[in-house]
Formats: sequence, C-alpha cells, structure tokens
Amino acid sequence: MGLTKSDIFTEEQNNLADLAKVLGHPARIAILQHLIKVNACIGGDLVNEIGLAQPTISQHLKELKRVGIIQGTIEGTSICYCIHPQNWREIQSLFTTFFTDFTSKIDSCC
Amino acid sequence: MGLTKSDIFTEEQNNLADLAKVLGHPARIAILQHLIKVNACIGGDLVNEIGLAQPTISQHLKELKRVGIIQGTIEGTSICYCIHPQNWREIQSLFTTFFTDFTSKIDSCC
DNA sequence: TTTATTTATCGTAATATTGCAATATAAAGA
DNA sequence: TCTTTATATTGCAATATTACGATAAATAAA
Repeated sequence: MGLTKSDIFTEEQNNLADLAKVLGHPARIAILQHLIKVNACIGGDLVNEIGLAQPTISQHLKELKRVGIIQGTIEGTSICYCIHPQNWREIQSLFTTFFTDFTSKIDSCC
Repeated sequence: MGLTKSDIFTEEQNNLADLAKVLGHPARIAILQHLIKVNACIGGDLVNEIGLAQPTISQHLKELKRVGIIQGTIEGTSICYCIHPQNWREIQSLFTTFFTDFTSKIDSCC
C-alpha cells in the first residue's frame, strides 16, 4: 500500500517518526551538515555543494523547512538558509529523550 | 526515480541517514518503545501490541535487526526480541554527535 | 523595459515502502 | 508422526519517494 497507518500510533510516535524520516536521506543530512559548517548560505551554494539538480535540492529544503529544522530568509533573488536554532534544540531533545529512555535502564535482554 | 544517489555522499552521511530512515516509521518507534518498556518479548506480543498484521510486524522487525538496533533470540517456536544494548548506545552516540555539532556553535543565522 | 539570476513548481519516470493474504518453515508437544 | 504454534517469505496492490528537465515566478541589474 505504501500508506502508513498513522491513526493507530500516538502523536508522539508519529511526530518522532516524521522527524527521523526527514533525517533519513543523505542529501538532507549533507545539507544540514553544510549549514552547520558555514552557518548560513544561499540555495545555489547547496546545489553546488551537494551535487544534485536544483529542483531536487529545492524539494529537500522544502521537507527540512516543513519540520522546522531550517529556516530561509529571502535576500533579493536568493534565499539564505540556516539551521533554526530553537527548533533544532527541540528536535535534539526529542531524540535525546527517546534514546535515554533505554540507556537509563539496566540491560536485561534475552 | 525513487533511487537515492548514495555514491555522492560520505559513508557517514549514508549511515546516519539509513539509521534515521529505519526510525522513520511510527510502527518501528512503537516496537522500540515497547521493547524498552517490557525489556523483552516475543514477536507475537508485538503483533498484539502494535495492531498491524503479523507479516507487517515481521518486516519491520527485519529492518530493525538489519541495522542492529534490536536482537532476536530463538526460544522454541518463538523469538524473543530486545534492544541490542551496545548497538543502541553506538547509534545514540551517532545522533548525539550529529545534533551537538550545531548545538555547540554560536547562533549566527540570516 | 529587457535581461539575468535565483528559486519554486509541474510533470513524469523509476524505484521504494507499506501492508496484508496466502503460504512456507521450523520447532514443540500430543 | 501429526498437529499446533510462532515466525518468515512470497506475491501483490496501492501509495510514497527520489530525481530531473522544462518552465514559471520573482527580484535585481542593465
């Protein structure tokens, strides 16, 4: 079907999964890492840096913006992209909580 | 195309994206959270708990096992699943590093 | 106004993912 | 051995994702 049954899961589970899914593509990881490295840059720089066609990068940027992990500011004809600091920390916090829920337990496996 | 151009990215980027992608489905998040909660359980319990058909759960478990975040031990006709403690910590570490790379910087956005 | 620059959108092709019914496999117990 | 129980695999339908060429839109510069 290709259609996730999101109605049988909690909002927290759907939300975390959605964020993870957006991080689940190397181009989007590369975009985020580049933005971290240079603080901010315009879309064209990302097209050159990543090596995918402009419409493809635009699509990936759209996804990253959708979940709020980056922001774009219009500067003339170009758009200056950067990490959204507050949202980044909130997303980081969600993942940290998720991972720590196990790490804080005693190992008791089968 | 639907085909990710993984050859133009670093192994680190592909690896992190692959892990994130596996976490990018609410059923797999729910499976992990349940395993954390009860420490260990057999596959049938997950089928009842999650509410998806047995083959679907089996498929999700296969993906989780592929990246090593869970392990399964055969116990008679059933299989006892649990978090893979060491791999969990390694994956947690990868995400922590990724997020901290930005968090440790001064905010300088556009 | 015309042109150049930059980004977004549309349309499309190819592949991937999700989910499940049917079935296969494997081990335990009668 | 035969049956039961639990999981894996296969096959398939529906939807999603990825990537890009063509093109639109919007602004700056000439």
